[in-house]
Amino acid sequence: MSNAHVMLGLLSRGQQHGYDLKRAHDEQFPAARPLAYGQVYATLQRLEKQGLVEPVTVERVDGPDRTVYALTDAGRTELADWLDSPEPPSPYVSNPLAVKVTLTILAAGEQEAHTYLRRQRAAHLDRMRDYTRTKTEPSSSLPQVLAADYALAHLDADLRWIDTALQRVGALTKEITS
Amino acid sequence: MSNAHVMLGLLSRGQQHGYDLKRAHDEQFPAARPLAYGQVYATLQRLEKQGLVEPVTVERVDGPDRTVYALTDAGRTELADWLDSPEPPSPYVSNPLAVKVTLTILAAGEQEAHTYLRRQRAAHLDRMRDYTRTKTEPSSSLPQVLAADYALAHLDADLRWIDTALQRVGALTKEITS
DNA sequence: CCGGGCTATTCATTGTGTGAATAGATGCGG
DNA sequence: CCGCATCTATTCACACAATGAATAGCCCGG
Repeated sequence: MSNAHVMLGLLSRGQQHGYDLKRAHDEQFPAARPLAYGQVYATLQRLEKQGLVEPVTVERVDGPDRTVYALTDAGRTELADWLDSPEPPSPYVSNPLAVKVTLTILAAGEQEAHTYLRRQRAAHLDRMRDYTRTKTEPSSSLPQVLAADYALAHLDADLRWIDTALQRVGALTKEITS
Repeated sequence: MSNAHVMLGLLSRGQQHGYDLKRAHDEQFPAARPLAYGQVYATLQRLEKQGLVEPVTVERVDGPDRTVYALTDAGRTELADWLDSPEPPSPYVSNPLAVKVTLTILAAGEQEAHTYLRRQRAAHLDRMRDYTRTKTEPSSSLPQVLAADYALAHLDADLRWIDTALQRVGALTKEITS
């Protein structure tokens, strides 16, 4: 799920230039990190080199030049393939909470690991309150509500993991320090 | 949660050289992506430039030179601060599923978005079966079981989100294509 | 004594991400 | 009508992240 694929998807609506792509992205995905200009043009160049997009015209309307890009046939195929397939499972489970617990045990000991988990638990509960609030605000758009739903579901998953981890810090300490 | 912090944490056990750090990492975090050598040495150089680690000796035992690094006081402070604080909430919600649903609606239409979500649902269920199996295998170590717990919790969170999204594809289509 | 495998590091390259700089055009206040 | 902010559009310089291959010393077996 790279910016490159997202930009291919946005280009499927019709040819666009970099600046428009940035705005379309930020408007379409208000909960996501805004695309930086540097990335837009760098990605367009990579996509062109790969033959997935091509410049079609250079316009000059009400300001500086704009280079308009369109999908190539290869780009349309690539996009269709990507949209068709479920996100490939990452072969590695990256669990930042577990990493930090492990390092806390190594650097500071079992007690501190307990403390860390409880503090992280409280921080998550705070964040969940925030998201629940934005969900119920009438001004929220459907994409924003869905983003909040997603964040809440994953914070809850973290909470459940934290609870099981809290019960096993002792065993984990033994296994790590052996 | 960067590799830099993880390496600081591993160095808290005592001075080490790059090669050892790589092996300690891969051993301590078997479920994580293995550290590439290129990253180890590049990160050590960045950390040295920031004054968080320093080379203490250059040994030559049974092979090529090895440069041994240790935490500086600043490094110990940085590590303690990082371990002390809960992971800072990212201001942006990155939801790859929502991105793909949105782009599918744009590029292919509402029906295809439905299909995508159902296919993603099935793929998640498959993965959950895999993790459940590795959880119950007697050969699994505690870190591996905890990694599987984490993955299962988050796959389940995705499933719940997919179900609410399935009910709202229609409304989402109206909002997006307007 | 030589080559395959282990230890340890370096290098080249590509991709990702940020922030600032540049530059033309419009609009608006004085 | 001059100057200056603001919007549009792109480029640049830089740091960080990640991969894969290359290098090089040493040990051990045949």
